[in-house]
Formats: sequence, C-alpha cells, structure tokens
Amino acid sequence: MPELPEVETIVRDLSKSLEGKIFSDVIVRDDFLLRQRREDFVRRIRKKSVAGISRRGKAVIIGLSCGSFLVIQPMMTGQLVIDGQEDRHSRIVFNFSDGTRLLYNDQRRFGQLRAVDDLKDVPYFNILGPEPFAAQFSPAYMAWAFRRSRRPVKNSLLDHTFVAGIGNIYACEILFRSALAPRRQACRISEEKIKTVHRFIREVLNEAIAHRGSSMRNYRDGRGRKGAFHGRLAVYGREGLPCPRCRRAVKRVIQAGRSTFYCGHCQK
DNA sequence: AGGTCGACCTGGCAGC
DNA sequence: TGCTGCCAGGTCGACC
Repeated sequence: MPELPEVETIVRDLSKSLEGKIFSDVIVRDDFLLRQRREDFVRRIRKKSVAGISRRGKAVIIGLSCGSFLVIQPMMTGQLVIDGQEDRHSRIVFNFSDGTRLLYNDQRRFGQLRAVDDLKDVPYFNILGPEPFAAQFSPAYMAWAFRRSRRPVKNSLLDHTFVAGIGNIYACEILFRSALAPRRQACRISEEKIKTVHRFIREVLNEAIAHRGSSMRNYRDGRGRKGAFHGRLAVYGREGLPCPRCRRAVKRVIQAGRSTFYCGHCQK
C-alpha cells in the first residue's frame, strides 16, 4: 500500500495524537505479522510511552521511552488508524492509558511489526538506500548509480537500495513528469536528464505529501481517511484514458512483474 | 554480481 | 448466483 508520501502522512498524524501517551495494553490478534514471539513483542511495548514517531523508507518508527523502538512496515495493505472501528482486518490493537486506541489493520497480512532495541535489528534498514530528501541523494549520486546499471530506469526508481520510499505509483508519475520512457536503460540517460528526474522525484513526493497521499484501494491515513492525491495522478491506473498533456491513450506494460503506466508519445 | 521472477496472502471486480 | 481469472501501493530469496 503506502509509499513514502502515505507513510509520511501517517507519521505526521500519529505524532500529533500519540506523542507522550503510554501504551497500557497490546492485543495481538494475528501472530503471523510479528517477527518475534508475541510475549516478547508485548513485553517490550507495554507500560512504555511514545517518545517520538518517524519514518525511514516505507517503515513507521515509534520511539519508546526506554530507548527501544516499535517498527511497523505496512507493506501493501497495512493501516495505522487512531480510534477507528475495529473490523476483521484489525490484526493488532494498541491501547493507551488515556483511552486512545491505535489499530493496525492489514487485509493481506504482508505487514511486519517488530519491537527492537536497535534499528540495526531490522533487516530492511540495513539495505535501504538514501532518503530522497537527504543531501546524500544528489544528482551526482544518481548519475553514479545510473552509469553502472543496464536495467530500465523504472526498475532503478523502485530499487530501495538505490533510493528509499519510491513505489509503483510515484515511479510512474515521476517518469511521466520527466518525459522519460520507463524502459529506457538507466546508463543511457544524459546527466542533464538525470537532473530533471532528480528534481521531479522531490517535486512529486512533496506534492503527494501535501495532498496526504494517494488512495487507490486500501490506503488510509492516521485518521482513517483517504488521501487526496489520487485525483491528481497523470498516468498511474489510467490505462486507455487520455494523457493529460497530449490526450493520446495512456499505455500499460509489465516491468519487473509490476504494471507500468506511461504515455508513449510524451515519454521518450 | 546485477538483474529478474515467483512467492508471500486476502479480497474486489469483471466476465461468463 | 457462482465460478474463474486477474489485479493490487512491497519485499525477499532463489535463480540465471
């Protein structure tokens, strides 16, 4: 489900509502999502307060008062909703001492939750590339990475060891704005064009955050609401509909097992 | 060693 | 109505 803008929106919602609150109880309805024994998971969280909430890639990090962390990867269909209605997809319920309740809902059960002392204990963080808004993620870094890669540029954008947080929706949108064909080999893109892509990576993600993300099917923010960026998508999910720039039909192809939406006329 | 592909799991929707 | 097949925002490990 959520890519960087959606996870960022969730993190901002949760920060406002949960910081300083104390976990009074953790109810695990589905052990499958945990990467440790249930008793260990619950013991590390109960009675601790929320020191801070942040994001790395597509993972939510809840810092606990004792210096440890609750790390949540919502994957495709995970949701973190405050004071929402419980349903059959509510896999884990976090209760706070003031009566606030945080639900972890997940239709497909791909999500992963861990309570760890050290973020290095989360394998995902050890392989993750730079954040797209970090200084380290520069046009020069992109050019260095692209030079040595023969795969299609769409695959590079989806590779989280190259850059964290970009998923299928925003990879398509970034390439559309960059007027770049998704199947173009990364090593065959000019330095000038790489600068353009770099600029649009940040621009598209920033706009999506400003609109609280995109809701295709399952995504909800921390208050259980849909994102508003969905209606602003130029190509994603729009096969056969007119390209907003030239009005020709948007095409769909499969790359790396995922749908890619693009305009064959505007993107070269 | 870089890169691709299927598996993981559930459910909604289109087509027949 | 009910069945089948396809599709879905992510990640990892097996394999070429």
